[in-house]
Amino acid sequence: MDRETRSDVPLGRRMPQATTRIVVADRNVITRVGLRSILERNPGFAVIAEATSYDAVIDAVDEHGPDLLIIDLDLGDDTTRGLKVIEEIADRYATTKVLVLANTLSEMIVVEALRRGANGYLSKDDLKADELGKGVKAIQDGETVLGKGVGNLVAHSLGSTRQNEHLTDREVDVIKHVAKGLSNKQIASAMFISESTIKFHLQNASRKLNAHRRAEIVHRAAAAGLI
Amino acid sequence: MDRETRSDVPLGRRMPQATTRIVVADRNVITRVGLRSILERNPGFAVIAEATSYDAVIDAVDEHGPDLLIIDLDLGDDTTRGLKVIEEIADRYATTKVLVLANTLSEMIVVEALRRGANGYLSKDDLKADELGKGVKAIQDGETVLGKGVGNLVAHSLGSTRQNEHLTDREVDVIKHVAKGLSNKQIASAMFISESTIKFHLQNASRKLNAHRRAEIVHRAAAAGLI
DNA sequence: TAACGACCTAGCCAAATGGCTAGGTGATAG
DNA sequence: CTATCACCTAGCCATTTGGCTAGGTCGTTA
Repeated sequence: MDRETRSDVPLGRRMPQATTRIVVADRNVITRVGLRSILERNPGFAVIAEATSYDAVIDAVDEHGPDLLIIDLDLGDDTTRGLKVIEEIADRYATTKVLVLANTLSEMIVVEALRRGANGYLSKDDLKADELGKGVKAIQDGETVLGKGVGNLVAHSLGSTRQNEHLTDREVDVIKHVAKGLSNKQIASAMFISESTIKFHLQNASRKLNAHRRAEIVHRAAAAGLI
Repeated sequence: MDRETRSDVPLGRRMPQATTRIVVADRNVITRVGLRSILERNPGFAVIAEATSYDAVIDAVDEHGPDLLIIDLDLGDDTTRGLKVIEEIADRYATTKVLVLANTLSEMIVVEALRRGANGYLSKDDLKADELGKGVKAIQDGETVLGKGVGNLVAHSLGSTRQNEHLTDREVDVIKHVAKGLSNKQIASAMFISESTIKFHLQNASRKLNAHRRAEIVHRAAAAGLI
């Protein structure tokens, strides 16, 4: 594996102007190209691989053992898969830092990502060009980087007593149907379970999302990228 | 104005390898840099200005009179403002083509954008790097470019008998409150109007969005970037 | 001036929802 | 082996909702 090989490079040659080897993961070409351009304005950074799917991220990290993975968690239909990927990489590669770059900020996702080992979390929209380089350097120095607005979310989460409850697969299924405007009865038919069960799942989802109306459940779940 | 000046350039020097002068408008730095990189791989394209707000777009077009404006309609809080900007530019600058680049596809927005004079509509997510250049060339040749999935939306809209009905400001206000999980009574209090009126607006919004439940209204409005 | 669109209000009724208690199963992890 | 979690079901009741008809004002546009 590359990482072993790199360890053999004399420290003296790596320390002063060591190149930060970066893997970028995002479905969107424009974003990948943009990130590469912005990063490579800094001679210390090199984007050595790009990935557009969860599997490709794992492969790229396995192959290159980069210093940093910059990843958008939304790389496929199953958004929660992104969190698992972070966890896997954090577990298996202690020297590979992870910087999450998100389109939308969701308290649950942010907190989960950091809990599972992400070293930074930035919002694409609020990002300024120079902040990215600074953030990467800070992460390389061992800091945890939270973008504008992200800090508040985390603080809010710490302040709240409740656990970070995540929606179960079934709850998400039900919510998707609700978003399509189906009644509980119709959802029950579609899912081959009783109307009571639909209400049960929605009650649980309400509690977890701190919503009290199905319209709010749908809105929050959508905002969190869950549906 | 620059455009008049450019008209004086001898045709013979412009025709064979004429430079397409482009203005890029998007709130997101990463996207702007990415677009610039991708476009400038083609020597015939030059990004001469970037804009990050509706006003800046108008200013940039006024100042540079570009051949093409590549714009994300979501440049501020008021999404419908983007449609007005397209209309204004199409009206005032016949030689400036407009290519819309969207994050999310909404039938209403797509159809409205094209109706008001956009020459192309592409989805950022589905875009391949080479498609952008091809699209720009096609637009310069007078074609209308619709990205993957966009064509279907337009066809669907043409097939449907109903007009493209847009939500009124008031309807959008009500929907925003619904998304927060408020009951009609609560919304009525918040907006200082009667509960009947809330129901009235929601009924109208239902019809326009072809939704029958408030959860669906919220979901569709959110998907269309209206809230 | 007449027509139109956006906005506002009222009342009716069946259906759907939210909020609750009180059970059950099967799989998996400690 | 027991606890936990995801999942499933039932019933009750007040409140909310969707869908409808039938009015009204105000400002702009034809």
